[in-house]
Amino acid sequence: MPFSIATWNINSVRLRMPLVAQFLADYQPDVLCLQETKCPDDLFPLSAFRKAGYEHVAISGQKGYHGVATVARRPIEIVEKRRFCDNGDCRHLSVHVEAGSRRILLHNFYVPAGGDEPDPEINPKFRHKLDFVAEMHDVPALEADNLSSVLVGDLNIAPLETDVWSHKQLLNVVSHTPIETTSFEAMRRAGNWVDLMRQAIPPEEKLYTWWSYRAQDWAASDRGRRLDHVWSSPNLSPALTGIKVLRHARGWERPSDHVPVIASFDLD
DNA sequence: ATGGTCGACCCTCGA
Repeated sequence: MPFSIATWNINSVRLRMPLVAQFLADYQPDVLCLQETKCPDDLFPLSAFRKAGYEHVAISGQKGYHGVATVARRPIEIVEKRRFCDNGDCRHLSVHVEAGSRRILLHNFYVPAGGDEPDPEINPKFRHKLDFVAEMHDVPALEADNLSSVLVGDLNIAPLETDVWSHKQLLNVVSHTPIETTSFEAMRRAGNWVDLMRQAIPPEEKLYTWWSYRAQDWAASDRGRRLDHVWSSPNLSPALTGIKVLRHARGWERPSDHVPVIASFDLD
């Protein structure tokens, strides 16, 4: 059976609900993980999702900042809303979802951006980001006979040289500094996670999911970064049939600065 | 070489 999971940093779910509804109608992922919803739970647009056929919703939101939500066409069961770095930010949500004969533990993450100055001694936001990634070491890719794990979200780090428009020019820019990319890859390997985007799309190929709002012509300059990720446990990676990065979504009217990524599987 | 744009919200913060 086909099964698909999408991830999208939406940068205000209320403002962009029409775009989300159009996306769901066009691509119909089984599950959609949103980040930066910027929406308290009591104001979450539940009925719009219900109308779109996504009746099952798990949310962890707060006023003004951050916030994650996982919505699905099939039942999901909330597992945990974990507060990383013990500061009250809503940046994680995990659920169980049944797919074929398998149960999937699905983590939805929004890692702190880290501010502008890539020095943890003088920039507390960068310190927070490094601490957050360090704490993610405790999130392993659990797997068993009928259990797989998936981790998606805006992880705000572009680990490979081909994940940014210019490796050299971004070496000292937050999201691609060696301290971030090294600890990021170490964390991924420690948890036994497989980078499904790079399994499907050769690491030699440039691949971006985010383009700054500040560019005067994002498509022409094409100064993108791969900040959004889809990982799985080793026992799910052979079932991956494809990854779609919806680059054209950056050109939609009043877009998010991130585009959706969809992972498709063929499960028994 | 620098500043450039968003969204939420109470005016500045976070990205």
